[in-house]
Amino acid sequence: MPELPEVETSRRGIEPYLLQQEITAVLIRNPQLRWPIPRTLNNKLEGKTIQAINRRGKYILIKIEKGSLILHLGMSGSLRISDPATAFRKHDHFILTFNNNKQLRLHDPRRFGAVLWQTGNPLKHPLLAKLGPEPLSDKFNTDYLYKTCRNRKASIKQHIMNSHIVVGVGNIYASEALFLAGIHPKRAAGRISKHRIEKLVAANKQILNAAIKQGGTTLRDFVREDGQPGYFKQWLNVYGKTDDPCPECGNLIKQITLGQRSTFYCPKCQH
DNA sequence: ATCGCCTCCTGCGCGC
DNA sequence: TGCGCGCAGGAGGCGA
Repeated sequence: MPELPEVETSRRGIEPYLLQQEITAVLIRNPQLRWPIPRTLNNKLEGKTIQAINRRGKYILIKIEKGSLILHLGMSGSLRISDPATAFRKHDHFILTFNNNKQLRLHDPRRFGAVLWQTGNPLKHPLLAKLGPEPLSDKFNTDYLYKTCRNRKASIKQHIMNSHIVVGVGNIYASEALFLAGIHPKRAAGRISKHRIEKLVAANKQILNAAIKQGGTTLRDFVREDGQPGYFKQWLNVYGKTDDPCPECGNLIKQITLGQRSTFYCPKCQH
């Protein structure tokens, strides 16, 4: 999916179309996402005005009176702003119509995404309450990450992809950040020096910021609110580059499986 | 508490 | 051209 840069790109893209708009209609074309879309949403949303669009990890939070609509794009989800006259596409599952005559459409072929509701503070939702810090915030720093790594035998890649440790880092950016930091993805989290953890924290922030600037990475599914892809793909160093030369040393990039996920690294630069 | 594996689902690219 | 196979950006939940 959409990792943090893609979700942030979507959030920024839809924000100007949604802010201060009234929701005039709610359409659930297919409620069968990761969890069923609650049928009661219509009553909660219709006639309400959108007050803010925020993001927490990979969740988009749409604040209205009394609560928030919470969206997750799963692995293949995307959000688009459409004209109501435009025909629905297959896999347009959830649609909001606004009084500016625009629609927000959630498109998600694999249906791993989610549409949730939380009354009051959305961060109290059970799925959000235990999330780790935002990677671009000051709370995600060397001391914090180093502390979470103590006595951990899991690989560092799985560690930084664990949303209870830090949110928003998915399969692409985990490989990329570890490359920048020179750390082997399989290395046990507990066996990395504080100095190298410091490099990893910096690498994480660097890669996520750069990807947001480019509107995210489009491999196959991800598109921005206007249907355009993200352009970070051309800046990737190792992800999907099996047997290509490492941009640093020329050694061939290796692909392994770690925790059921494809993982890419340079065997010479990363230890 | 932590870890590794399984699962949900559709679509696409590849090799035969 | 068609078919079967493997793989895909997430992450909760389970059993060990």
